[in-house]
Amino acid sequence: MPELPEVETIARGLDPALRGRVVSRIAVYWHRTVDARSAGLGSLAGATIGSVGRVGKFVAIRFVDGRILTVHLRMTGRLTVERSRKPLLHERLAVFFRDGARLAFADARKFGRVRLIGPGAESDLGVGIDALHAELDDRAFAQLLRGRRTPIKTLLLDQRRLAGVGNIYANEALFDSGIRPTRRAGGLSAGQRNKLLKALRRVLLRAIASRGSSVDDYVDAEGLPGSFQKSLKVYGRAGLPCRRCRTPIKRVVLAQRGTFYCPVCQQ
DNA sequence: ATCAGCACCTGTTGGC
DNA sequence: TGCCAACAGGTGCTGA
Repeated sequence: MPELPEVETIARGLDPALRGRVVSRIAVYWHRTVDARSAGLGSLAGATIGSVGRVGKFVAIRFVDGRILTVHLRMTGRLTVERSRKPLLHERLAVFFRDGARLAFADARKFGRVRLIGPGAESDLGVGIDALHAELDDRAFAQLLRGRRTPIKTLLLDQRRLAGVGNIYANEALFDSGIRPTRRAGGLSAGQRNKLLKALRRVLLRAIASRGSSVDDYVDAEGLPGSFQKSLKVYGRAGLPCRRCRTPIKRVVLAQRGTFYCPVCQQ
């Protein structure tokens, strides 16, 4: 599923396409797609979109009245603007606009969720500090890791603490900083922490510049794939030679997620 | 606090 | 060719 760079790319694509559009109605084709805690979607009829942004891995569609329609794409969600009336394969929900276009949410695995929240209610989403937020400096990162015995990769994936990092970029940032994913988060040296934070920022920003990684399903708001998958150094490369030292990349399972690392470059 | 296991779902891939 | 198990950019819950 989309991680921070993919969600950022989708939001940047949707923003100019949706600004100023007025909702006519919402159609729900798979009821569980709507989060049980969501405000009633019918109340959006007549509302005008102000902008589209990102909160962690949520796409945040902000209305001029302050309400926010959040969309989490989980593993296979796609969010695109469609002009033709023909429903997409696996379309689960659609926001129709007065001009006849619609925002279509398609999701093969039905894991994705849509939720309408009130003005200023971003904190209801329960996500921690954004991985690209300026406030996440060495000091804040050290605070996040201090005393934690959980593997560093597991901590990087914990959205309640650090928002936006998913499996691909956690693996890549750990390779770039030469840290083994199983290392205890609280046991990293100051130098390793700083290297990791820098690597995390660098890999996320470079992935955004490449419009994300398309390993399988991901497409942006225009339906186009990203290209960062060509730059991946460990993710999905089990058994293939390390791009730095040629040692075969190892795959282990950590917190039920495929975890890839070079047993030589990462200690 | 942490973690294994499972649940949610469908589609694709790789081994036999 | 066919079958079946493993696996998938995520998260939330339960129970140990």
